[in-house]
Amino acid sequence: MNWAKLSNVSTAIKSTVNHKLSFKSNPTITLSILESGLLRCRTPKQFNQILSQMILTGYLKDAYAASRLLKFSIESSFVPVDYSLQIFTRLENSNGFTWNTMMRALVQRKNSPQDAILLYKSMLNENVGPDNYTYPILIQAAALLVAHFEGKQVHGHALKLGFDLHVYVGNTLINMYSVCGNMRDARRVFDGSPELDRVSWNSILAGYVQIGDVEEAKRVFDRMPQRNTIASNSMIVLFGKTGRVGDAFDLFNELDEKDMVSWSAIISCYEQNRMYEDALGMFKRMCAGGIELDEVVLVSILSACAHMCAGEIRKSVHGLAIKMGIESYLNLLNALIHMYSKCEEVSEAQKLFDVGHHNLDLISWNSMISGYIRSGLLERAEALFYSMPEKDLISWSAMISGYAQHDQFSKTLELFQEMQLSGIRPDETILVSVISACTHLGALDLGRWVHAYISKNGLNVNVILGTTLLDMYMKCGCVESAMDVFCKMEERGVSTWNAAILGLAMNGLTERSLDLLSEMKSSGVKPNEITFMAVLGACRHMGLVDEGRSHFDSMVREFKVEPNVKHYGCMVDLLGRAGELEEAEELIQTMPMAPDVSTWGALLGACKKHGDVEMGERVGRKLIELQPDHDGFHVLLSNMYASRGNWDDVIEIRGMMTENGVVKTPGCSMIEANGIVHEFLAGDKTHPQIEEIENKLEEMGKRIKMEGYVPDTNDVFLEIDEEEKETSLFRHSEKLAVAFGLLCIAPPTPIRIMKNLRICNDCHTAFKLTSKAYDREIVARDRHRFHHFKHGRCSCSDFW
DNA sequence: TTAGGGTTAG
Repeated sequence: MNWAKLSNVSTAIKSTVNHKLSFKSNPTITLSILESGLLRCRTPKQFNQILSQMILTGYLKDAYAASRLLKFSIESSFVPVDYSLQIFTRLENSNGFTWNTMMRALVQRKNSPQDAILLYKSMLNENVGPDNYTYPILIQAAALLVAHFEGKQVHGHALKLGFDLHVYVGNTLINMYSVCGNMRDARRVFDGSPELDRVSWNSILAGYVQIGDVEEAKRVFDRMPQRNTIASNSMIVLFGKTGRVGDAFDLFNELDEKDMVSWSAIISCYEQNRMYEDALGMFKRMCAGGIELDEVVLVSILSACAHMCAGEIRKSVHGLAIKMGIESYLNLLNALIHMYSKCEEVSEAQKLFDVGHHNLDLISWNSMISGYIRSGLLERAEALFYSMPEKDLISWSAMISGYAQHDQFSKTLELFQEMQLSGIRPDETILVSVISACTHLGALDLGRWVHAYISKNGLNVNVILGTTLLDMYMKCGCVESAMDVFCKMEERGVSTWNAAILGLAMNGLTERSLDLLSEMKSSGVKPNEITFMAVLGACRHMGLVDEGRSHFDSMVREFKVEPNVKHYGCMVDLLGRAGELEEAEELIQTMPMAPDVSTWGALLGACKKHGDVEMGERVGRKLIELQPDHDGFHVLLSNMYASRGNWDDVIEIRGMMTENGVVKTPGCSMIEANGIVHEFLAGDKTHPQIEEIENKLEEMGKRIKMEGYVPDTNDVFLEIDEEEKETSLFRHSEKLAVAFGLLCIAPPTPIRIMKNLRICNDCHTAFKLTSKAYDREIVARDRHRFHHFKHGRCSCSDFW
C-alpha cells in the first residue's frame, strides 16, 4: 500500500471497494465483529477494508464504534497520524473520547502540541464538553511547548470546570510548571491538591532537580511517604551535579534495588566531578555484578576514558560499544569520536567519523574539529569547519578558541567578526578567546567594545572572563580600567589577584602592586608560584633588591611554595641589574636545580648593563654553547663587543651566527588605529602611508634634537659610520609605529604601541622627548613590561 | 486516557 497516493480518505475508499471485501456476507457489523476484525488487522490494506466496510454500512456513524476504530488507527504503527486525523475530521458523530484520543495522538505521536491546542479550541466551538481526561493531554501539550501563557489558560479552564481537583490533572499541572521552571506555581498546585500519589511526589521533586535546588529537593525527598527508585536516582543525579559526591554515594548505597539507571547515575556523578578513576571502578563493579549495560552508561564511561586517556580500558570499552551497535546509537559513536579526539588519536576519530558519515550530527562535527585543533592540525579543522552543513555556537567557539590557542590572534578576530555577520550571538566562552586575542594584538578598541557588549547584554562576568578582561586592560596599559574591573568582580580567583599584581608591576606601579599582595594575603587567598613570579618581577622592575630577597625567602617559610627555576632566574636578574654580579653568579651556582638558559641570560644582560665584559664574555660564550640557535645571546654579546669597539669579536660572533643558522628575530611593532592593527618591521617600506610616515620621522628627529636628543648608537649592530647608524636607528619599528600614531591618532588619546622584543635604549630616550615635544602620552608595551611616556619622563624611571 | 531517573561537542 502506497500511503503517499492515499491523500485522503475518499480515494482510499475508492481503491478498497473494488477489492473483494471480507465482510461482504455481513452487511451489518456488530461491535464484536469490529473488535475481532481489528484484532486481526495487521496491514494498511486490511485496515482500509474495515474502514470502507464501516462507511458502506453506515456503522461509522455510531460514535462508539468510530471511537474504537480511531483508537486502533492511532495505536497501530502502520497508520500515519495524518490519516487518522482525516478519518476524525470526517466523523459525523464524535464523543469526548474521540476528541481526547485525537488530541493525544497529535501530542504524543505527531509531536505537534500546538495542533492539539487548536483542536481543543474547535472542541469548545462545537460544544463538546471536555472531561477529566482532556486536561492532562492539553497540559502536557503546553509543557512540551514550554508555553507558559497557554499553560496558564488551560489551567484556568480546568479550574473553572472543577477538574483541577482530579489527581491526574494536578500531576500534569505540577509537571508543566516544573518543566517551565516555575516552582512557585508548581508548589501551589502541589500544596493545594486534595490527593497526592507517587506521580505527584516524583513530579514536584523533578522540578527542584531541574532547577538545581538541591536543598528543597532534599526536603521533598525526605518527606516522601514512600521512596522509589526513580526519585532516588534523580536525587543521586542532583547530588552529582551540585558536587555533593558523598551524599550521592550514601544514597546509592542505601538503595535496596539498584537498577541500571542507579548505576549509570553514580558513574556519571563521579565522571562529572572529575573522579574518573572512581567512575571506572564503579563501572567495573557494575559489570562484575552482571548488571545489564546500555548505550547511556557507555557514553559516561567513554567520557571518563577520554579524560584519563587510559589506553587499555579505552580499547575494551570501544569493544563493548561495537557490541552495543554504534550504528544504532549516534550518541555512542559521538562519545567514541570525542574520546579519540581528546586523546589526540585523531586518525582513529577520523575513521569513526568517516564510517558514520551518512548520519552524523553537530556534536560529531564539533568533536572532530576540536580533535584536529588539539593535535595542531588547524588547516584540517578549518576545512571541516567551512564544509559543515550547519554551524552552532559551539562550532564557532571551537574554531575561534582554536586560533587563539595556537597564537593565531588575527584569525581569531577575523573569525569572530565573521560570526557576528552571520548573526550568531557570542557567549562568555567565546569572548574569553576574543579578549585574549585583543590582549596579544593590543587591539584595545575591540577589547573595549567587547567589554561594553558584556555590560549591555548582561552577560555573566565570571572569574575567567573578569580575569581575562582585567589582564587585557593591564597589558594595554589601561591600569585604571583594569582595576575598575577588579573592584567590580564579585568572585576573584588566585589568577585574578595574580593578573592584577602582575599588571600593576608591568605598568611600573610597584608600590600598588606590593600593596595588593598584602591585601591578597589578608583576604585569605593563598599566593601561588605565579603570584611570586609577579611579585619578584615587580621588585625587579624597580631594583628593590632587599624587598625581593625578603619575598623570595617568605615563599617557602610562610606559604610553602617551593621556588622553581623561574623564581631563581628572577632573583638572578634582580641582583644582576642592581650590580650585585658576584652574588647573582653565586646564586646560580648554589640553586638546587640546573639553571636554565634564561637564568644565564639574565646574568649576561646584567654584565652588559654594568659593563663587565670579562664575566659577560664568559657567560655569553657558555650560553652560545648551550643554545647555539638562540638569537638574543649572540646579539647581546656582539653588542657588548661593539660598545667597546671590538669589531673583530663582533665579526666573529656574526660569523658564528651565520654558521649556526641563527636568524635575528626581526623587531616588530604594532599600533591600532580606527579598529585596524598596523604592523611595522624595522626599515619597513611596505606601509601605504610610508612617505607621510618618513616625513613625520624627519620632523620628529628635528624636534626632539631641540629638546636635547643625542642618538645612542652604542647598540647598533652594524659596523657603519655614525650618520648611517643614526638613519638606521630612525627606522626602528617602534619609531615607525609612533610616527604613524602621531599622524593618525588625534590628541588627547595616547599613542599605544606594542613591540615583540624589548624596547631599545635609543627609542626609550627618543620617546621621552617626543612626549614632551608634542605634548602627547605614549604607551609602549614590550615583551616584559610597559613604558608610559609623559611630559618627557617614563613610568619606569629609566630602570628596566 | 496523567508524570518521572542516567550520556556526548567549546
